[in-house]
Amino acid sequence: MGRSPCCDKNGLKKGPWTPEEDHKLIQYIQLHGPGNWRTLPKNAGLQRCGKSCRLRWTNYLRPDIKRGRFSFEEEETIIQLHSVLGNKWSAIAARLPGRTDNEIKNYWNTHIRKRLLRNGIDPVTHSPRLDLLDLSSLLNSTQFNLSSLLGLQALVNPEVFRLATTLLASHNERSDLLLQKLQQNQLLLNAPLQNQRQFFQFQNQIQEIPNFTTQNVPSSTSSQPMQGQVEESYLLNGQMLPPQNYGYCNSDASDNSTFQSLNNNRSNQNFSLDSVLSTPTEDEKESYCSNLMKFEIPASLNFDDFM
DNA sequence: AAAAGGTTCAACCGCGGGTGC
DNA sequence: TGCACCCGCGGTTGAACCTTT
Repeated sequence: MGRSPCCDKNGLKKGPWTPEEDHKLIQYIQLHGPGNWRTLPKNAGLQRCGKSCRLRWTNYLRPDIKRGRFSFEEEETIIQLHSVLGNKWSAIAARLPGRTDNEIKNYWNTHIRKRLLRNGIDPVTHSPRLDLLDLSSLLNSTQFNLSSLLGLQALVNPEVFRLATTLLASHNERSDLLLQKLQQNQLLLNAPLQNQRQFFQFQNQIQEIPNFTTQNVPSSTSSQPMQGQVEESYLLNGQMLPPQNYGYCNSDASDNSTFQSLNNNRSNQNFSLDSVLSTPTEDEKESYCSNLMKFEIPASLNFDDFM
């Protein structure tokens, strides 16, 4: 026998709450506490189901609820927690005092999710969306040339782009080695990139190719550095963080020491985390994510089709 | 100024876990 | 053990509001 919805009973009001109803609910809970939500409406003199009362109280009337716009720190926390917890809104809300799961869920869907998509980040996996561009067709094409790739520069992760251009530009034995590495890693051949760790593993293998480092690659952009926490997950190989646990810009200064030591450990690999360690500018804060996670998608590209 | 389209968010719905009988 | 009930969760809806044409 199925359970009937609690609001099916005749005479129970639905829809927006009136100030009078709010007042009754607040007064009752202040006097008696929430207690049994099933019996609360009757005792409080409300023509509502218990579920509706509970929702109204927990999402709106509770005195400890913080109203207003989400701060930068709150948004940063939400993104980081979502990368680990996924759509566990109640778990995320538990770490954000004064915010409800409903509020966070709404904010995610209406603001953060869209911003991540705009910046070329998959809001589910928190990894760059290389599925926007099938590089395999480029690499395998006999019609392939640099100019065709240049036109796509704005679409892809600048680091991946740099490596791809180098591969195509260097017509010597090293390009064969590079191609092998690419194929082994399925990095560029099987978009989308599953996670950023793949990229670092791939990059590290390239370093092993004689006479080749990524430093040799002409920078296509203003040398955007790799993002700190991703690098950390690579360096901590064997103690991998969850695949989705990519760092976003972190304002917590205590993390700097970790990054610094990691950076020192890799000082012989031409790799700098300096910009990750630096305090984000207002512009960076505006984007609410690190530069690594920022991939410009041309306005002409309708990414809604990929959603 | 008004219509159309887009966005936001409070509220609802259905499901599943936990608990008591 | 099975059933009924309570509660909380995540997904969805739709009215209100905002922006664009």
